[in-house]
Amino acid sequence: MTDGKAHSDDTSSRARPRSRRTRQRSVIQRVLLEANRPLGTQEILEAAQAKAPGLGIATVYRTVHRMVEEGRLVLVEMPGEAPRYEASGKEHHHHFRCRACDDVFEIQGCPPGLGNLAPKGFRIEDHQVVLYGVCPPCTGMPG
Amino acid sequence: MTDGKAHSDDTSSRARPRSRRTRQRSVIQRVLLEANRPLGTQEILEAAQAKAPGLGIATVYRTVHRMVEEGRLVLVEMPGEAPRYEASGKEHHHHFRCRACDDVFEIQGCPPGLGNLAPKGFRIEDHQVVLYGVCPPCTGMPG
DNA sequence: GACTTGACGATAGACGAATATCGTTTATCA
DNA sequence: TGATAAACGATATTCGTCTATCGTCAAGTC
Repeated sequence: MTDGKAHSDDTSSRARPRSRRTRQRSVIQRVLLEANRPLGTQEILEAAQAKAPGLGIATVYRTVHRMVEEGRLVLVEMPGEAPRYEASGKEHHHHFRCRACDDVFEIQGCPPGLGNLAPKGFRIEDHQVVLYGVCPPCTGMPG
Repeated sequence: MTDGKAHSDDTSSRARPRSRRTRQRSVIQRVLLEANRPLGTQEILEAAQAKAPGLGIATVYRTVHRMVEEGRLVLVEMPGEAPRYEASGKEHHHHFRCRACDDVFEIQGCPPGLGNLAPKGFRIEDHQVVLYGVCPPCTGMPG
């Protein structure tokens, strides 16, 4: 060991402070994990404030970043819009964005033949499909 | 008419000044129409400056907006990135983004079955497919 | 219950993209 | 060729998002 930093234990060079279980953090996590659609920071803030009045935007960012680092949350980016976040661990899926209410929904399934779209020479590693339209509530339909 | 603005002629409520053919505008238009891929404002600026030294970023924005209004340019938005612009009038297509050089390419064709992806109740009006990977030049292949 | 320090809320600041402003240049046309 | 105003370049300002700071609060621990 060339570095004399003693009594620091774990594998990484910088130990992370042990995290505490706070009311704010629990609420934000619950909001995100119970929503079955990606939420933006403002949506998260409002939903969380309903259960924890006074909760601030900084805490939303702090918690979201932490959850992304922990692998419990996934960044969802829609063209031309601010980032959203959704629970990780779900099956491969895509998203539908309602032009009436601006909400984003998960869409199960994946169109076949995506790998054949690009001309020869392009190496496809990943893809993203976004559907636009109107969601059931906004069309007045039940579900 | 309650507003007494007289002698204004055309159909719209506000007449647009007749446009002039300037060197800067020509260069920007040529850059955009000759590129067979969407360009961002910074890309446009650099390419245009090569043919018109001193050209400023404000002129890029001015010209791009004008061309979009005129219908000659289409806004192309990739998730989490600044807007790009491409010539309008092309066939329906999608885009491929190279993770090595960050360029965006047009991809002809469209995966079938997109309309069936969304569950019952969702009205699909539009869609967007983005492929990610490595483009031929960046893989070292000829093309 | 008291101590330690991670987490909090409020808010100022940073940041990149886009717009507005303004004095100068120049395309257009009589 | 001279008059007019569209367009220009430079740059200050705005805007939305995100980060940094800091004094206070409270979770975890003994």
